[in-house]
Amino acid sequence: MYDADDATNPVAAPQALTSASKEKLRQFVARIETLETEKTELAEQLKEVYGEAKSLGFDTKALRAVIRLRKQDANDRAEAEMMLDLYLEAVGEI
Amino acid sequence: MYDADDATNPVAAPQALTSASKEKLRQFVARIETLETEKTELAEQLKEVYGEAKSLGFDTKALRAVIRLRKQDANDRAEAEMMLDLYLEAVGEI
Amino acid sequence: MYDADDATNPVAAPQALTSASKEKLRQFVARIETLETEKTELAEQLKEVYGEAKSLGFDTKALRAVIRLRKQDANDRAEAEMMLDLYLEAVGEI
Amino acid sequence: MYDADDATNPVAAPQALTSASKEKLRQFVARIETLETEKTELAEQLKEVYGEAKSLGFDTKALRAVIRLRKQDANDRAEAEMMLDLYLEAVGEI
DNA sequence: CCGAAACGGTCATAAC
DNA sequence: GTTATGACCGTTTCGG
Repeated sequence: MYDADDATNPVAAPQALTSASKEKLRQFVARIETLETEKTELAEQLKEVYGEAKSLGFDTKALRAVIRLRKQDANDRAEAEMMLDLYLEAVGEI
Repeated sequence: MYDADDATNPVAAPQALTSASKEKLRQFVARIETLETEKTELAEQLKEVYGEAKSLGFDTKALRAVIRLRKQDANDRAEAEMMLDLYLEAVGEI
Repeated sequence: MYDADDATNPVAAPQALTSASKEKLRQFVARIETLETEKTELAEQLKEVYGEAKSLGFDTKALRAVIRLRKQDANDRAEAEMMLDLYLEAVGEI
Repeated sequence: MYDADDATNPVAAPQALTSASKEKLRQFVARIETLETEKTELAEQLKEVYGEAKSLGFDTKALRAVIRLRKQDANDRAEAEMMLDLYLEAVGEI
């Protein structure tokens, strides 16, 4: 079902990559790993903030609910915007 | 944005929150939302990088596999390092 | 790291299952597959309904938007309920 | 793509929707929501079955693997069947 | 066909 | 520790 060049096996047939391609690939890997590292750090900082709030006596469950509610409000507004666009498009305004 | 009687404020017994507490709470919400915004932006940048790689003809599935394997290798190496430290400590080398 | 009984290898060591366990397992598999079959059938029926609407000249994009909006409204109401419960609990009403 | 005056497009320009179209639209929404409700219920029942299996000591990860493998086998058999039919037809046996 | 968006599954984390 | 909740990833599907 799979042959040697199967994309799920990135090790296969490395000779098919030119030097330039290999260099480009290395750069992509580096960029991705940098971004992922930063994302992981942000996740850790978020945990710290919640921990700090908890240590000061705030109810993290309620705090998370506030964050969730505000995010959902933003989503609702975006959804309303989409519906408006859809409607305008339907009546030929776009 | 929220006052003490605001029913949308789920934090316990609003009247029990001092002005200082309310201000602190607002700061926590702001910090959390800032961090989450940055995290979302990083996620979008990651999508863009993968998109750029794809547009240059790279197989993103393979690329993701590479990233995954390298992360796992890093974990494995960290784990091996921990085991080594543990053993060294056990034999009094640390 | 993995031994023969490792849970990630469900084929390993079948002799570890008693007859009763094996029978119970077969029943679970049967129940799950029945439910998944029904779920797949519902998905197909949904596709048919959208197709029928489209064939009658309805804009499926708008139709999907309506469905999504109504679902989100329901979610919003559920979320508001949760916030109310959280608030009531906070002020000691529960 | 859509002409605002196109009477055959029930979505465009809501005022252009006849009573019959509106009623039809309501029926589509109702049918879709019913099907989605049933689909959600099946998903919940599946969760319950896995939970019950887990409570009886079965490894749900292994159980899921069994389900996945059996589904794949079914797909493979169906595919083989299709190939066989194709070949039989090609040699005039059907 | 491609790109985007919905879906389901899996995993990590948090509440109980 | 166990269930419940949410994030993430991969897959599929739909519209262009």
